[in-house]
Amino acid sequence: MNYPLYEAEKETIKLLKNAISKLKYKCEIKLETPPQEDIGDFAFPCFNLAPIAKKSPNMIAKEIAKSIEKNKWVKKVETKGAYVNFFLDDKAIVSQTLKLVHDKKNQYGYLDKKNKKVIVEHTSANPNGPLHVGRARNPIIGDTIVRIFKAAGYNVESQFYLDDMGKQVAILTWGVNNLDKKNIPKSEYDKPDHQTVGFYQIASKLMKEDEKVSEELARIVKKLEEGDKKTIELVHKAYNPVLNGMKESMKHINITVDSYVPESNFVKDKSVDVVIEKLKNSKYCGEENNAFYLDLEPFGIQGRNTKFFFVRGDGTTLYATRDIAYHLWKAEQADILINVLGEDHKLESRQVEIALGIVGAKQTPHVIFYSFVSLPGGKMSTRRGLVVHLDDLIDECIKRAYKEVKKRRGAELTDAKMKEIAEIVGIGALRYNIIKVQPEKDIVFKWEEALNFEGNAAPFLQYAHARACSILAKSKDDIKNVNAEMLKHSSEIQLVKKLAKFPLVINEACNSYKPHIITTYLFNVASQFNQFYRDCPVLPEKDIETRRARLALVDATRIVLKNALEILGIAAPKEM
RNA sequence: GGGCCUGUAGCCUAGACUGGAUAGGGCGAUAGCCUCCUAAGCUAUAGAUCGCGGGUUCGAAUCCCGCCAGGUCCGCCA
Repeated sequence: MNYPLYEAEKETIKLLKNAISKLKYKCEIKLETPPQEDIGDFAFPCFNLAPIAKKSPNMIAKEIAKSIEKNKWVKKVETKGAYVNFFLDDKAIVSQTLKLVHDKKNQYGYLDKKNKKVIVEHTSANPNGPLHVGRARNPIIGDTIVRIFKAAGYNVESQFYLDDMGKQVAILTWGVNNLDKKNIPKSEYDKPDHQTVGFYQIASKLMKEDEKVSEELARIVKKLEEGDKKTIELVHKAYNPVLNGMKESMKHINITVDSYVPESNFVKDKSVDVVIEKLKNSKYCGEENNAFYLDLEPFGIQGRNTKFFFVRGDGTTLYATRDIAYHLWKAEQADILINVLGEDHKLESRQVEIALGIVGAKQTPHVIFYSFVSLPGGKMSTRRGLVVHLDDLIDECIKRAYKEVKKRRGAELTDAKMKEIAEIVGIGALRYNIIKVQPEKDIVFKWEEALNFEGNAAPFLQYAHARACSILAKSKDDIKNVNAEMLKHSSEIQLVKKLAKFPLVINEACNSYKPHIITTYLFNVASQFNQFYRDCPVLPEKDIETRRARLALVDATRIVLKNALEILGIAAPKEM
């Protein structure tokens, strides 16, 4: 890795090590980042040395600072209380970072290829109706994780685990084949998922009221498990339009899933049977009325019922059983498994993990759980008509964005151009608003907040990018081989230092599975760029060397903004 | 009844895993900045018992215990 900050950090640690061993102290060396830029670039707290040295941390800090030898990266060492603060050579950081960004362009920030495969499973919604906002975090978080891991140098495959076996699709299939279209409530959307969901809703209601319907459904499920070709075909035909509608919605927000893996695969290839056999032979297995379960109490599972059933009394399998077979298969395909699941899947996921241990899987997945998006009136529910579809949200975001563009640029831009910008801005705002909040936080959906286009929101970042593009478009100066020493203003230096951090940010977001680290970083870059924009006029600058250096900085910022937005699946408009 | 997650200004949120520098931001509010590269921007002011109570520590938003509130799960559903 030849990113300047990596090297600077390594060198600083080396200096520290030398100084500490010269003083005959011993401790682990971990650098921190000071809370403000003017305090230093790296900090070393001396609290942990105090008991060893039997001196006050402040004293130790002074001792260490005195015995540090400077090198080409570290220019100045200061103490502040118990901290030894290191100041890097700004010139070296600035010139190397600018050069690197311009050399690597759309690859800047991305990490070395790791030659490792990652499978990210996300969304995996039942194909019985359109995606709604309650679970909208799933595809967006999942896709962002995919992009982060790609940027971090992994080979990534995204997978959608497709329920084509269970009761949900059976209900849909029954509805499509037995209900009259006239009795299905019309949807305002033309999309096939919206047109089909009515069959599911009515069938679902009938199932509860009518035992005959309930029995017919059980027969469908049983036939599916037996691998009855005609039934599978029927089910496939029923859910396919819904799935296509879901794909369309995801595509609209820049999400494509690499592969759709049907549950039935694992029934057909008998791998579920292997799982069942292994689980039945486990010492945790019990039997109750011909049904089989694992008792998970020894694994720390608590609650009313610690029994995890994996075979029904009639011999059919359950969703979780097939999920185990799926994960067993996945574990063979990749080096790292990541799942994005709703918090309601926590127990099931744990059950699968335990079962995977019992059957001897190579690995278990790292799971990112997200909490639901609820409405101010409570949880979203299709049944109670309390639902905001993902498509509603997308449309509303774009509509609102269009209004904003028209308000600001209506006199200058063509309608087609404004529509193009509205699309980019609306979708960007949607994705950004989901990602900027940690997945485990509860979100209550409010239109005003989801459609907020100011401050810490995607348009702020896109606007910074558009500003940068606009400056570059108006200049004819050559931005190659600039003299980086012309960048002296603190707004310029701070901006370059932010750009230098990008690779470290990707690394951290990847290692900690936290997409929101990217949004926080991006917001900081855009903020810093806006300060630079205020303090350092580029085009009006008379001195050509300074102007060229600033232009190079603008271009570097544009590249970082674009690359980081790309990781978030957000388009970077040239104007807005 | 039990498990897991969440609780930071009027609202939203970072920081918590790995304890340490005056708890960062944003929205909203108030007051300013467009003869100057797009004002979706910038500057300033006000606003915080870090849910409550204990404990550990030189030091706690962060670790431990108890409690309160919200979410979620504890199905031969998916």
